[in-house]
Amino acid sequence: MNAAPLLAYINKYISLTEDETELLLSKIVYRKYLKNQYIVQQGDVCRHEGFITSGCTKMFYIDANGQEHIVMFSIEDWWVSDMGSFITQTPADYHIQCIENTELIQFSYETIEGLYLEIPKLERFFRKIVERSIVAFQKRIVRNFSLSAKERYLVFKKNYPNIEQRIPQYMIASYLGITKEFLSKIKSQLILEQ
Amino acid sequence: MNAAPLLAYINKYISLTEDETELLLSKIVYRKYLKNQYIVQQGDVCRHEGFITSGCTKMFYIDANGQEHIVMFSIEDWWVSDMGSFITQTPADYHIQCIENTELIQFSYETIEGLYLEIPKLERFFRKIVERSIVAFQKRIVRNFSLSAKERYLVFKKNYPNIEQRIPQYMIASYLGITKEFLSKIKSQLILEQ
DNA sequence: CGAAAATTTGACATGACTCAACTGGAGTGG
DNA sequence: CCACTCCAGTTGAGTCATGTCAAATTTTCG
Repeated sequence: MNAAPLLAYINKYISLTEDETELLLSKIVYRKYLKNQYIVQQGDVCRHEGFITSGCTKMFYIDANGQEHIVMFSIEDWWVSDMGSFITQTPADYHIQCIENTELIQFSYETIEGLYLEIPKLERFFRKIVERSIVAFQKRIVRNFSLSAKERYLVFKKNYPNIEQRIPQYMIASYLGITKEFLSKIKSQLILEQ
Repeated sequence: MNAAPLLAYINKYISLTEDETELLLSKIVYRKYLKNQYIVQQGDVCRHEGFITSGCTKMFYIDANGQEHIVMFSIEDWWVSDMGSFITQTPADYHIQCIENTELIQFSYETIEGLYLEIPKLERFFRKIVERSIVAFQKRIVRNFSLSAKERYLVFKKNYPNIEQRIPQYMIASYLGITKEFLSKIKSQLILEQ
């Protein structure tokens, strides 16, 4: 496990000095989770923000009927946390569970708050990545309204070509907001078409 | 027009010194738009981020079939911009149009970038509000998947009790991702129920 | 190899959409 | 102050995309 991917990622948005890099590295905590392990559970307070160096997670919500709705997947070079819970330090709305064995770099709430004070530039970094993420969520909302299930699936495949093979189909269906049966029908229809 | 609401809003998240407040105020540009006027048009670059002091706007997307899909409404004490376009300074995906006569405080891309350098604390302020905003978008995605149209409408009424009377019903339908006819049927059904 | 999990398939049900006609206010102009 | 138009909202009939449930099949993995 090493922090190179995180540093590379941060340096796409801001430039850290040597001292700042060192300080950041000194706060780093590595953490390994096994497939199916929970990183956060609905109802618990999310105490960490994690940067994935390998593996894959899903964040999902269990509704009143016990059905699971996947809000997002995260893979290498992306963040995991229930942001709502993390920023307010109140109980989480979502579960976060590993789909594969997952390694990540974890920052506790206190560590991050400390780092913001010691390296104010990090505020800029996180602002920028959250901004990007908002743009993606907005697009998703629009797609869910304006596209059919089939079209949404095709967009998903195009946007995340490398993720599809790593994730069971029923989770993709949940992410797309349809049933696993219907996704299966869409796929067989797509095969017939060509 | 005055900047008090903006200052009050900012001070909920960070504390500005007198000098900083003065600097910020010196950059402020007030702007008025009339009902139905566009603040941003799909395809144009969104050059400003605006804080609404009075009025109401909708941000929407026109899909391939010419249908309008409302991504969000903004009212007093909230921001308007096509964030995707603004942060990358590339053409906007969305239209932003006034539903009422609207007054706002506008910051150009250059002004904001300048302010970030002169008042680094503002990075923290914007980080916090974008974090909050992402939480809201995530919740909306989950609601759209796990709730029926009727339930979504009831949630909307509960979350935005004061907005409903200001906005024509067909726009609310678009925001909820349903047709105006169907929302009408939902409402008449709700009346029958009690 | 065998059990459990994931996927597929089919029959049927339904929530939400489409289209078209109708109603009712809110201007506007004579 | 009435007549006219226009836009928002309502209502109903018919349709379609997607869901439900249950059984059959395939894949995964201990």
